[in-house]
Order: sequence, then C-alpha cells, then structure tokens
Amino acid sequence: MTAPPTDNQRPPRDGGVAFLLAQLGAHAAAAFAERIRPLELTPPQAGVLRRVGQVPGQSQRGLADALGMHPPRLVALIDELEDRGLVTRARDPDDRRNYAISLTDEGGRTLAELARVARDHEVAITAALEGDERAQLLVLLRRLAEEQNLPPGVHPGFRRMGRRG
Amino acid sequence: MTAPPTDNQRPPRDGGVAFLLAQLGAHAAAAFAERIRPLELTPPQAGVLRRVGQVPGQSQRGLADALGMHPPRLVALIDELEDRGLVTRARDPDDRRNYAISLTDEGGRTLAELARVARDHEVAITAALEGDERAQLLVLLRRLAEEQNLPPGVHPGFRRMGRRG
DNA sequence: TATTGTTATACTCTATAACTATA
DNA sequence: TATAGTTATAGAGTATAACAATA
Repeated sequence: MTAPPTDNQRPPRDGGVAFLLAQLGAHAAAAFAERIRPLELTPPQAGVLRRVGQVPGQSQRGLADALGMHPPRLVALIDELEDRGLVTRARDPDDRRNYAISLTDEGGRTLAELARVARDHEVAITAALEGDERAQLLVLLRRLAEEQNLPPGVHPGFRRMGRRG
Repeated sequence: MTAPPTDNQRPPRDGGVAFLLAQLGAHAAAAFAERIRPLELTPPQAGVLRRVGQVPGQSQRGLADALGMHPPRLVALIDELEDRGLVTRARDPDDRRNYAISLTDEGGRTLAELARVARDHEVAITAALEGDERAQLLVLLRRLAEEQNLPPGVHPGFRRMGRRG
C-alpha cells in the first residue's frame, strides 16, 4: 500500500557499478554457456581446452594451478575431454609421475570453433556500444581487474557453472 | 617446449569485454558475499531482505516473481529470515492464502547495515577509477544491461551463490 | 618423505514434483 | 478448478580426504 521509500541521494542503490558487474557477469557467463552447448562443452571444459591450446604439454598439476582448480576436479574434466578425443595424456619420460596434456587434431578444430563462438558472444554482449565506446569500456574494466589482482584468463566462475539450461 | 601460439590480431582473446564482465562479476559477487558474512546473511537472503524493504507487504509469490526465484526456494529463505526475527509473515485477511511479508524493526536495522556494507563494497570495487570515470563506466554498463533486457535489481546469480568461504 | 595423479565419500545447493489449504 | 504456500525427494556439482605410484 505505502509506496517504497525513495532514497534519492545514494549512489550505489541497485544500479551501482558493483551490482551491475555481478548482474552482467552472471548474464554473460550464462549466455556463453548456452552458446557452447552445441559444441557439447561446459564452460569449465572450454576453459581447460583453451589453456591446453595456449600451453601444450603442461602437467595436470600445472593446469590446475593455472586455472585455480582443485586437482580432483581437473582429473574428471581431462577424463571427459580425453574420452571425446580432444586431448591426450602422455607420460613425461623424465618424471613418470607427470602427464603431459596436449590437444589432438580434433581438439584443435574444436578450439577453433570455440574461438569463433567467443567472437560472436563478444559482439552480442557489446551490441549496445559503438566501437570507441567498446574500447573505452575495455580500458576501464581492465583497470578494475588489475586493481583487484584478477589474473588474466582465469575467472573464479570456473568453480561454479552449470551444465544445462 | 614450443611457445604458445601467439595470435596477435584477434580482439576478443582472454581480455574481451564479455570475459572481463564474467570475471569481474564473479569477483564482485564473491567479495560481496564475504563482506556480508559478519551480518550472517547470504547474498540471496540479502536480496530478499532488500526487496522486502523496498516493497513491504508483498506476497511470497510476488517476491519470488520479482526476484526470479522458484517459490520453494523463497519459502526456505523467508523461513530463515523469520526465524531470525528480520521479517514477519502476516495473513492477508482478504485472501487468506496470501502472506504479506514485512520487515521487523530488527530487519530494518539489518537492512541499514546492509546498505552501509554495499556502499563500502562499491567503493572498493571501483577504487581504481576517478569520479568521472566511474560515472562513465556506470553509463556504459547500464546501456549493456538495458540492451540485454536485464531487469534492474535482479541478477541471475541469486540462483547460485555460496554460503561459506 | 614429498609430489603427481586417482578414487571414494560427503556435503551444499537447487530444482522437480507431490501435497495442503483457501478461493 | 485454480492459486498460494509448503514439504519431500532427487539430482547436479563441488570439495575433502584417503589412496596408489613415482621420485
């Protein structure tokens, strides 16, 4: 019955930068998950695949550290990717405890498709902006990420991202 | 052994707007969850409390719709908030199926603390920026949110946000 | 003994569906 | 019969911890 209390003055409210980042970030992550579903990849799998493409031959331990994942989780992800023929495990002859993880040819092709999807996604998310505004936004977001000590290419969301919609 | 393939040209890469939004959004959400832990509130609980403060006397159904939550989940959240004396349920005399949810005095105080925490959070997240840059960023993010049809004050993350750290 | 990788277990969270009460 | 609310169940996803193999 009574109207909601209008507090006119406060900057944060619902539309503060922090809230908008959380809102847009969750939206972008969900939209990306939807986009890669036809490739039958989950966001964590896509993250692993991308990393393996960037640094081939890394150990699982190295991958887990780089992605901020717990080793048991990475094992399961690598299992799935290996079963589908996208990556291979090869024993390191120097230290036989280590596996060296690399892309297969098929994995390389999937990674290329993934890059294409990522470009489409980027365009869709920033559709509201002109080219120079997009560049402006990119600069500001990078400043925030740097200030918050967020390592490039790794986001905490790898820890919680759904499989279906 | 071989260096990672350097593809110089592509705009999106790891540092595209979409990726940075997902990364910063997850970070902001996690940091906020950490900040409200001393209040013994989870982000979904805080979202409900805020909404009840804005529109007192709403039915649970109305709240669930407004927040994009499934009713059973809202029931559990209201249970917790009621047990802690932050909100009350009152039967609507006109339609006795409906509950009208309102803040208690204690709930109002907690909401005020929550607002204070949210302001601190906003300042911390945007610490890298000057005042005019912050305003610029706010404009750009609002444009994105509007284009993506994200309702103000509701974010999909209400569906998945942790309890502990 | 320290480290890589693996397996097994438990826990949190969320959604689905069935149920009650009021209209 | 339709709707508000509740309860019960099940499923997905993750972390913790115990285990095996190599160094």
